[in-house]
Amino acid sequence: MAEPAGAAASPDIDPDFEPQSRPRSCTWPLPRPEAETGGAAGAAEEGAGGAAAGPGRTEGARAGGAAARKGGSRRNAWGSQSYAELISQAIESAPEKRLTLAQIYEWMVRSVPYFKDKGDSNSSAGWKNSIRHNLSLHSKFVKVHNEATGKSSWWMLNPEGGKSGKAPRRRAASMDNSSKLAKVRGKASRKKPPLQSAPESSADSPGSQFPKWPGSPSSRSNEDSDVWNTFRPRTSSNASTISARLSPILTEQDDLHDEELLPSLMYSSASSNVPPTVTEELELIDGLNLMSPSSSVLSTQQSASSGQIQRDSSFSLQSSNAAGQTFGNSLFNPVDISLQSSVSHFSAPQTLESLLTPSSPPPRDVMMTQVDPVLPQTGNRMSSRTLLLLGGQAAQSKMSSGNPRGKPAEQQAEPVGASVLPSTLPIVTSPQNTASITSLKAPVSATTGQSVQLGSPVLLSSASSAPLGVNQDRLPTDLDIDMYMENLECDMDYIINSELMDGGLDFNFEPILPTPSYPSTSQASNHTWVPS
DNA sequence: CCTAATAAACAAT
DNA sequence: ATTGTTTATTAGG
Repeated sequence: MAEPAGAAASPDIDPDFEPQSRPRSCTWPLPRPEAETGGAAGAAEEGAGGAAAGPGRTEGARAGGAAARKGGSRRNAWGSQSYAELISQAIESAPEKRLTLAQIYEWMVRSVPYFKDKGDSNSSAGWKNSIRHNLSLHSKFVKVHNEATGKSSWWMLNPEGGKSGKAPRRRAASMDNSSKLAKVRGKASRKKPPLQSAPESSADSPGSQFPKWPGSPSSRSNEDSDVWNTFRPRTSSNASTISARLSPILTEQDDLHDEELLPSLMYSSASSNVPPTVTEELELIDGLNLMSPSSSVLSTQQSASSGQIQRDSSFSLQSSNAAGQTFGNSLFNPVDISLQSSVSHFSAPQTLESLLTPSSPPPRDVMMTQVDPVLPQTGNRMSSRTLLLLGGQAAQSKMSSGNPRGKPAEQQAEPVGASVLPSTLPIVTSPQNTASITSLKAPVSATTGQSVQLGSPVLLSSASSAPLGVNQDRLPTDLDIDMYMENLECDMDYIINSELMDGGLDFNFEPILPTPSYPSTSQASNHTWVPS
């Protein structure tokens, strides 16, 4: 209901769900109305009977008779698809490629006959638990913070991470050795958990302008810090690590950063026939360059290439999706558009993150991002984006002014679709802007500064203690991804900080800004894709 | 051994 | 109470 029916129409595709022919084949994204759902529904039941499954015996509903069926094509009562796959389908079905948990539920109920009747009845059906479980477990699903009122976060699929990679088994370490111990520890920690005494955590609410880190890492970071202090052994586990070296790191990076550098990732991965290593380096460079004043040069380069790549990006996405599961053909045009839009959406929430921890959004986007908030009278969409970008108070203020409604950004964001970006770009020129741009530097710097401060106090401190050089040393040695990560971020922050402190460089924007009224032009030229 | 489903314990909101 | 995370158990390949 809440759905802005705009493009959504309805995700109700109906995997015809038949005994063995996999629905995956192709039919999937077709706008299939609720045709045969009713008819098929009955068939699904089978052994499911007491799906609830009493606490003692887990096996209850499971395969049982179903599995035995026909060469084992269908493993679950609903078909051969795993929960993960179903979820993927659900997410992909969404025009924006993102769904909230509730929406996923909804999709399940609507699209998969088996769940049709099980939807609303009891909220805590086992399958919902499983859905959640899968969402959390698999790295192919990423959670992005939802700016809307108190909505649950968006779930979307990780373009890269999904392929086959499961959850980032961080430190799977000790299992073999002292499983008991591990268990004990786990239980102990869980039951006892007075830990996480983080003094600020609760108090920071006012400062929470930025949701520090919506996702997984935050929670973990604490633990990790502990780990660092404790110096977890876990040595033996990774023999391959050495050889793998970068790759695992990257992977981890993906997991943690993906939200921030999704775009860059997409570029690199998509565009490149380049060997992985190079790609990685590119990434790093990319991230670093961001900060360097010279970035403009590179940006040119990138923008040039990005033009091509952008196209490809769609492919990359698709391919990854395809790999992840079937999804298949489906409309090209819509896909393209939706992809773009999805990208834009990526940039929105992601940029927020990127603002916090400057990592590696594509330069042009950065520019836009940076410029965006400044633009006063851009219009609703802008404000919505701005809202996303700023997230929180500033956004609210803007909202109040620009959009008295105060309606959830969600709705605004939805319908906009592809049109958002183009409209956004060229606008830059405006009388006020000249003035505002002058002042632009100020707000931006402020933002950056804040980001530095708020971004990651812990990291900063660690950075101060263990500056750049160390990281390189440790990196290969210990291969601690987390460490690496942190250090990396530290680097960023450190650099920024220093730069800010030095005041030597007047930001990247300086060079570009000098001609206030024109930059728009330059930008426009930058975005090859704009004119379409 | 690995994957996946399922149940359940909890942290946050 | 919902949403997320995480651990454990179990079954199947």
